Amino acid sequence: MGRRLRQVAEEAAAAPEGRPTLKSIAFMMGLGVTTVSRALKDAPEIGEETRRRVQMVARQVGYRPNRAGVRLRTGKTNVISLILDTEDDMTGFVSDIIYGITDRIAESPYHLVVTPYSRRRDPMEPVRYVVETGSADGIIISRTEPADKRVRYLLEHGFPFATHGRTELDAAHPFHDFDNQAFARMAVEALVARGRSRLALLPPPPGLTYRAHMRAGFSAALSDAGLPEYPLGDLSIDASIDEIRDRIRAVAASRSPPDGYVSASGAGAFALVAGLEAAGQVLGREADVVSKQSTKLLRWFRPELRLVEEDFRLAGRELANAVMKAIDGADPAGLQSLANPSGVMPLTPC
Amino acid sequence: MGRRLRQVAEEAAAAPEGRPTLKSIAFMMGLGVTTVSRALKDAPEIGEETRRRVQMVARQVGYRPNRAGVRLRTGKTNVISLILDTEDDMTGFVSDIIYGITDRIAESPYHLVVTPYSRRRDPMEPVRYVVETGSADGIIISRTEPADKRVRYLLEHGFPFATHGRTELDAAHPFHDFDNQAFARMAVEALVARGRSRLALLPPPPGLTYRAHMRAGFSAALSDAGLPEYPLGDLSIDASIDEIRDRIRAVAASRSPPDGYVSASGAGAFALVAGLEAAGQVLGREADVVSKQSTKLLRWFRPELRLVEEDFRLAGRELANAVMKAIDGADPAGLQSLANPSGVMPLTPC
DNA sequence: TCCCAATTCTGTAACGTTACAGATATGCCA
DNA sequence: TGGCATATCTGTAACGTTACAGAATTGGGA
Repeated sequence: MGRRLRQVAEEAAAAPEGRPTLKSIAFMMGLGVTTVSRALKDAPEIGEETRRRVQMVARQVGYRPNRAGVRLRTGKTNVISLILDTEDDMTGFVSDIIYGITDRIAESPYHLVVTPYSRRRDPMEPVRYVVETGSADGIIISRTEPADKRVRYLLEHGFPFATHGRTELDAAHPFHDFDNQAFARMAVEALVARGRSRLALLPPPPGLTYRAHMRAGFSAALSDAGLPEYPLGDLSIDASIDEIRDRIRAVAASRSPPDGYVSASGAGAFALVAGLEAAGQVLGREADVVSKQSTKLLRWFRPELRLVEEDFRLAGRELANAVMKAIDGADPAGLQSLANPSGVMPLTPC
Repeated sequence: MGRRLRQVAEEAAAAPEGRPTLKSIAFMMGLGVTTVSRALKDAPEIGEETRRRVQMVARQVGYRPNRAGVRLRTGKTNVISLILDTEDDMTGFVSDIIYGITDRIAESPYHLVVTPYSRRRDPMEPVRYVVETGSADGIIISRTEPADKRVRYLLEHGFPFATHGRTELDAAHPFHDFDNQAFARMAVEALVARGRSRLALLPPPPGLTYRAHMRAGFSAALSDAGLPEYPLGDLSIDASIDEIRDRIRAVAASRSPPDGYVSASGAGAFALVAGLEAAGQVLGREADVVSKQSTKLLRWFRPELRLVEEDFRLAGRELANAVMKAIDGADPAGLQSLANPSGVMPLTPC
């Protein structure tokens, strides 16, 4: 004879169909809703047998907790928000980041929500939105700046996040970055090894942290080799393809032009090579180019181009991992990683 | 003298802070929670002045409805799920689709959730997940097949969705597609206009609907011109870059090779051109290539390549629009659109 | 045998929202 | 004046979950 449980009253029995809830499972098993809830999350005060029975039934009926219920009650959204500049992306690396994130959160309860903004408007807006509305448990941001206002805001509010790229703020925070300093050094060394001596850098755009990193690696390697830097003025990879090409053509046609270029992006290298060719130079003869690679086609199409791949899928995985750990309250100092051509390197705080 | 409302009891007053809720607004204004709720959604039974007062206060205090509350009560998630094959994407067009979707849903209450899967596993799995858990109000899928099981499933369950690409099922459903038939026809006509007469098609992969469309346009244009098709066997753009290159090199080195190619993808064109060059041919001399363009770099880098751009950002906007309308119960027949090089063309059911 | 603590279960309340079924006030007509 | 429809507001309950406090059962020690 089954017990009479008022809590899971006849409604549950009368309920025709619909996906299983704690209440329907509780009714089926003659248990209280609370018991079922606890059994499913391995709470301590549940008998071993009951726990196993509940878990078995839940699995059999395909129980999945209602996200809205959990979210309303606990405030936990099980959402990670990827904040994206929708003006970015010549080369589609964003999709790789997204794939990386979904790789990492695949077996977790997290969903990925894409929150767009335009960098020509207010970059703070999407961050404030997520924090104020509590629409996610954690945030991933990119285009990180040395004194990033978003990072400061998130730190102040104690909101979990991870950045793609570093800041120069005092407080440690989770991030993943590509070692652009090492990249620039490698690039210079490769060019020097091919006998190049008049080197120019097509750098990342002003404002972003990794510009300084790449510049530093470039300068250091140059001075190690005892070489001067060939300046390109204010040219950066944020310039249009046409502008880069035209400027490089002019540079290449000057009296003593560079014979080696380091480009911070594949699209930049594209434009750069076109500029060289427009000036009558041949890649690999008058000049060599080393570039960061974003689109895979590039490497394949221009074998003379030296390409160093930034693995954005890996970046996505690392970023997702860092946010999830940050949400769980892990020490930020342990959530920092740096990728270089030979793999990822966990960073310990200095 | 303010009225005493038991409903919004002293708790609301005692509540220290936190974001505004219906209850807190109701308390502040001396109104019932229901009244506030109704006033904010322009329900009919609310006095004009009250409505305006409530809306003003809500705006002032920055009220935003709690999504979990709405979702739990109404079942409406305000989420659109983009189902993505994470093995796709040589060229990163996925980010453009995402940007297009976010463009369209920017001023709406919808959020975009990315739901990944691998096409080597079960393509039904993510669709079933969303429908069974009710984790979104609508779905966007791509890689559409003529008798797509996912589409059939969604139709059977009455679940709102839109497909990128068409099916050949009887029931009309929302979709957006690029007119690949028109593209192939244009491509053939352009090649014929340049005096080419031995034309080959590097088609989309078997299984996807748009392969047949492109094939049809290609064949029709050829027979209009009274020309035969130069067959490429089972080669498709799903083959690896290396394989396409090698196969095309062999073809180009044959006795009477094609002098005109139509490629279904930019990456395919990349490989194709490399194959031609490996066989000693020069693009624009021995052969011409017309291709669909996905990455913008391509057009710019190889001016001899004829490129027809598929605007994926537009596709994203159209797809988002179609799902939103479908969620609102619109007639599917009115939610079908076709893009061609000269813009989008709404389709009326035939 | 009795009592108390530990173990294992229970119901109630609440998160913020909306559907529903009233309740109150107002105005109009007979 | 009374009655009744209309306009405008109200409280209660429920969506599915978890925190909390409490109830029932068991076992062991005195």
